Amino acid sequence: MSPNKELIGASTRLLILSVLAREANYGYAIIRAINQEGEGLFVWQEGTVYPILHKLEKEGLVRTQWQEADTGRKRKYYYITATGRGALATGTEDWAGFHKMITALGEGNHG
Amino acid sequence: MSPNKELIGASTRLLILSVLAREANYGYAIIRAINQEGEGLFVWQEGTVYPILHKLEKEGLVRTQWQEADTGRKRKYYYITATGRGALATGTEDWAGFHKMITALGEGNHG
DNA sequence: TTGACATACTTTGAAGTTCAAGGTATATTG
DNA sequence: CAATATACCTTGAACTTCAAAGTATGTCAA
Repeated sequence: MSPNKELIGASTRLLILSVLAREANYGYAIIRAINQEGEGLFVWQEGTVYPILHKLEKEGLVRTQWQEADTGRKRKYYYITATGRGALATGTEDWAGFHKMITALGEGNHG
Repeated sequence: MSPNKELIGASTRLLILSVLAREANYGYAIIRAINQEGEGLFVWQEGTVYPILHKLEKEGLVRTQWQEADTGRKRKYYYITATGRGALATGTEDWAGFHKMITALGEGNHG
């Protein structure tokens, strides 16, 4: 398996981990946060994000805790773990390297 | 369909178009070029790149021409079209916007 | 209290992507 | 003549993402 697949998929995970590194949050709000941040560039669906959250939990990058909101509704809060912060750091580096290469190629075309 | 999927998949296409914007080339060499550029960060397989090349041709972003090399072996050369250059330009912009957002999120975590 | 709506989580089926692997064919080299 | 590198292509499995639907609860207005 090449690391490429992971790198591409990493963008979704990275986005989620970034949001959680700022502060713990629950799924429904994470989805809204990411999509707001995207500013119309993309819209992630629930069917996309929830499974990723479950996977992140299984991998130990986040942990969860059910909490009751003031409204009385139950929310599953996601907290980033130390492992998760590590993954965010290395993932961001990989992403930067990938981006650098793409722009380098692009600059070669009109430089 | 959200534009997200295209944006992610765009990285592969972008890479190929970038290589072809520099100069026309044939499939086998394109694969080597991209993987060299990747510097171990990723390795694209033939089974990944050839289908994409076919798709780019079908969409009119590249055109092809069979040529015989000095060696006598036949090579299918890919030339980027005007449409392809346009797609490369807008694709690079989209990509930059996507990257900007990811890094913006990342900076929020330690700023 | 009933209906409509937003919140909140989850799963499913279809479509698309990528890999690993293998298949075909030709030129070079020992 | 056999092994290797070049050069193209396709296939099946695994994985991702979307669109859609399902479940449940709280709010608000009639």
